[in-house]
Amino acid sequence: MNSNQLFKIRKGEPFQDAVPANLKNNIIAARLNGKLYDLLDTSPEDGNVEFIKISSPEGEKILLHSAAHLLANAIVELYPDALPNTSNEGEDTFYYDFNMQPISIEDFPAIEQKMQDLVHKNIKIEKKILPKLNLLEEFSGNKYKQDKINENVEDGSESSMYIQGSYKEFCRGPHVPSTGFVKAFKLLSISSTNYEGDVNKERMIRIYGTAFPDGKQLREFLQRREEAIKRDHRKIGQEMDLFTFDNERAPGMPFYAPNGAIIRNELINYMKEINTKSGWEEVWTAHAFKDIIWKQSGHYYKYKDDMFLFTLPNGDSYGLKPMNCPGHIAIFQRNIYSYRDMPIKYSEAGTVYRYEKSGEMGGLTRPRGFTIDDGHGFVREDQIYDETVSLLKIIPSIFKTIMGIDEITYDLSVMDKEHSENYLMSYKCSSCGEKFMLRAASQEYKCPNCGSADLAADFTMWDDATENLRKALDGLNLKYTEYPGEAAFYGPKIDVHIKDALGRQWQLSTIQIDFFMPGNFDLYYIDSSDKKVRPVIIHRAIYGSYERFIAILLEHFNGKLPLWLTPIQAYVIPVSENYIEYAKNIHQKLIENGIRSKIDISDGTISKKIKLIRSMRPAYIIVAGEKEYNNKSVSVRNRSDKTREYGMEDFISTVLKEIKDKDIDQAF
RNA sequence: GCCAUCGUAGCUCAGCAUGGUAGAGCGGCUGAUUUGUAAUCAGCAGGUCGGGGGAUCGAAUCCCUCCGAUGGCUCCA
Repeated sequence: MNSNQLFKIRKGEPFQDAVPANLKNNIIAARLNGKLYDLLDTSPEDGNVEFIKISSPEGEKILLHSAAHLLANAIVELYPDALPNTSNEGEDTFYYDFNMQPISIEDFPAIEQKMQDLVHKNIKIEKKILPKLNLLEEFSGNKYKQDKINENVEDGSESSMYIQGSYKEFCRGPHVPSTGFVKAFKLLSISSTNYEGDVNKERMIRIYGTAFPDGKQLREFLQRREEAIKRDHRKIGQEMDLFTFDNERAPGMPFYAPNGAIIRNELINYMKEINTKSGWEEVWTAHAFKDIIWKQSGHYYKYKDDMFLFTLPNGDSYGLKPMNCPGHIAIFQRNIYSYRDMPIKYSEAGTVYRYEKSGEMGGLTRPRGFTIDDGHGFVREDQIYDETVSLLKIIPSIFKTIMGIDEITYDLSVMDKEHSENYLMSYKCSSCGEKFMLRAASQEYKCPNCGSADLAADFTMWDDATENLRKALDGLNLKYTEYPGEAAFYGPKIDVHIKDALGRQWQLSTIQIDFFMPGNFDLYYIDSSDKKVRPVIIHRAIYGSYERFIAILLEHFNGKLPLWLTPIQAYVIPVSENYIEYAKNIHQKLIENGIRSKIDISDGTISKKIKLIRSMRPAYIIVAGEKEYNNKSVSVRNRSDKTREYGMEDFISTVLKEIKDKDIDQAF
């Protein structure tokens, strides 16, 4: 069925009756004039109805939602004291929050069994429209549902309740017509949360699960999950001997072992190349600053609790840098610039330190010390567009080169104009004419010159900047989603996401426009009429952080990195003692050609050495014995366990080309 | 920071419920073996069981506390 195929329906006719017989098992909801209906609803008017397949994206959401209710139904039957709160659906998963006794995954089989029973009974899921008062009465034993009703239903109006056997749910719907539609489901994990996300409110048990139209899709999903666990960068990192953590002496601080440092350095060098080509000059800044700079930048007041701060015996107070911008600003401030000098663009692999709360850390994806491929462009307002375009051209090409992916999505975060007080804005004083910037929500709302509160907001700066970002995205034909209200208080931004080999989305790059910091540091350039003008800062990172990016690469490639990033590019094994000399010879030649080679001349069989080195993911394993000695050749085994004999020189040039081209796939 | 689970040798893990002062495999070292593409054989050395405290004649095992890790929540400049 074409999802757009429409079927005639008459007013008063149940949608169910309009479903063609051959589709009955596949259809779970209906859409008429853009509104979703349950199949058991009757049509409010004559029209053309579209049916929602269970396997469509919308159908899958409805299925997850119904599975969540199924879980709640099972929970209240098994745990009569449990109070269901609310459910939510993500991509492929749902959760449901309950106020209930703590349970563990040990209890899952029993809960799943109960859910399965309810599925087998194929209980009808019926809707009842009730006035608010009656709804409140129906849910008199559950204050969470009552809160929901009070929030969502206006006094004197009505809303829907769903009845699934003995289970009732306040819900907008739609749902699958009966529990039998939830065929393939599984409970996944359990965690806790607080009511309404508020740490001061009571704790809820959150149960996660998933559901699919059929068992095959469920199995595939579970396999992908398994695979993700197997590919955990912490596990791969240990297998490849890349990095370590010293949890006693430096929690949250990654230590790179030689193999890991190789990957990191290759990525840094590549970024340096790109920076140089695109005019982002390399700078370097130290890690400890007097706290006055953090007070000036504003970080101190907002992030003091998340900074590493310390005071020396002489009373001087310092902080480790949580951001690189003030350092780059300090460099910018060493000079006075003409409008002709602009833009000034600084970049740095800048290591920052943030005291992440204990529960917020995680491997390399969220450490306390990490290195950003940071860049700060000091630009004229009229240069925002060009710089954004230039970055938006570079970014996808980098991810294509390194990861071989084309699937990139862009978010444009803009101001919520209904709440302009949350943002740093330009104002003009209506009484004295003074122009200045102010964030109304957190500063005194008055003219700094005359004290008048009669101020006129000026959106031009924001509008222009946002329009420039929009134009840049449009001009490059990039599809993007706009998120009003998601902008930083200091300016709009573009975030870039990639999808990895396991289908997971990661936010990596960011391009942020900043009107705030230049003011805090009183930055300026001299324009053509000899006036001081405030520049705008563009903050940008492409990888994001090296630590996180390495983690993503390891999981994306399952540790089998492209050759240029691979720590052990060649691993040489002599067949026996007699060929150690020849093996050393090969190893030496590879090293001389800049290829990262290791040699294993220890006792033991080839089989065993290969077996044991596999976890390190060397790109090529080279076996050297009589045949190779006589042919002046190497026998090479690639990561797919294929072998091939190469002449020595031939192999070296093949490898060098693969490295130089940053190939994703191996040469053979 | 909150909830849950967890912390035993370089790595993977057993032992803990029913307390009696540690055990395996891999790796390492030594010796034998000289090997042709996912583990040749034998021997040896590694741990005050995350730290501290407590009840007990006695704790890896029970209790408390601190530290750390993992999965979520919150946060992520």
